[in-house]
Amino acid sequence: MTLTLARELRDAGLRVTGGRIALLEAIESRPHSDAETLVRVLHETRPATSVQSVHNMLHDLTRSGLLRRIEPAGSPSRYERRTGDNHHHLVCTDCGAVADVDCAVGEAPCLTPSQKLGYAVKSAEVTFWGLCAACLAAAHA
Amino acid sequence: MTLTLARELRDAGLRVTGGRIALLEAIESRPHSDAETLVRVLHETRPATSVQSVHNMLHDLTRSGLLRRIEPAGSPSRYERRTGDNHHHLVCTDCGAVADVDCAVGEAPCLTPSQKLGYAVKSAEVTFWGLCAACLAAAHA
DNA sequence: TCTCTTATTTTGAGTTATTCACGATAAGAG
DNA sequence: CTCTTATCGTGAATAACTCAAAATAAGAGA
Repeated sequence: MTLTLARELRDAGLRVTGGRIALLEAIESRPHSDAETLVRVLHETRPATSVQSVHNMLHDLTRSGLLRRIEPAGSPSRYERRTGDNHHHLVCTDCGAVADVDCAVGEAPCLTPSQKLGYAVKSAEVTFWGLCAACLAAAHA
Repeated sequence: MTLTLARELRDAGLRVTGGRIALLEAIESRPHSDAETLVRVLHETRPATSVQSVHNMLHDLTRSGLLRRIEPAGSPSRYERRTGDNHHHLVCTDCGAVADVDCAVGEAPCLTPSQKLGYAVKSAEVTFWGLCAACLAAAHA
């Protein structure tokens, strides 16, 4: 597993470092984490890791395509390992929980806006807002 | 026109102030402006307006439904007067220009994700990323 | 029209989430 | 085992707001 991650890093032209492996593992085990959460998780096994390093790593890994960064309104940036598969997100307006949703219609359905107004559209991003199961249950109680 | 705005404010239970009218007019003439731009525009006619007041006003008007706030990734919040009509946005990845797009399919098409995972979905937000006409032309040059 | 209450606005400070700069460290090619 | 240079750590800086409290002014009621 760590080996696969190491290979992914090397294939992206990046050096394999303990911090990057730990960060990628942390994100795999807790998708949609924000930087602060990841700092906390990394500190459990690598207490010396600095906040700035985590930001550096997130930036580099995102730029290289190993991570995808999402920025839901009103929340700090979050990171996930599923990249390039045109999936979207459900975000809980109460607790901020994020869940993945596959794109509903075929390959890249949302890629076609009704009017293009001269824009050369490259990608589409869909965010569904609502209450997650837990907050919904809590609201009924 | 100013009268209509005054009425909208009153209907929302808000006091009618010069700043709010000026702000609403500024946003009508330049939709999708960010706070900083609006501060500059208001300063042309009301130099005493503080940055914080603009934020206050934007916050109050958004909460009352007179404005809609959008937060495209990597850009400060932007404001527009079209509210509650389920329209979406085209955002230029180069210059940040934003354009409106009506929702493609019927009433609220994007409101139905493929899987709901227990979420009670209330709204959906679609952002199309690409190059605007101007940046596209510039890229060809 | 004049008060008077309280919503707005201003002034000023504080916060969050990040980015920038640069010396210290360590990955990995040779 | 070197040596180069990508990466990491330290420290400071920034952007875009938000919070608190005193000063001002809408507009309901007299």
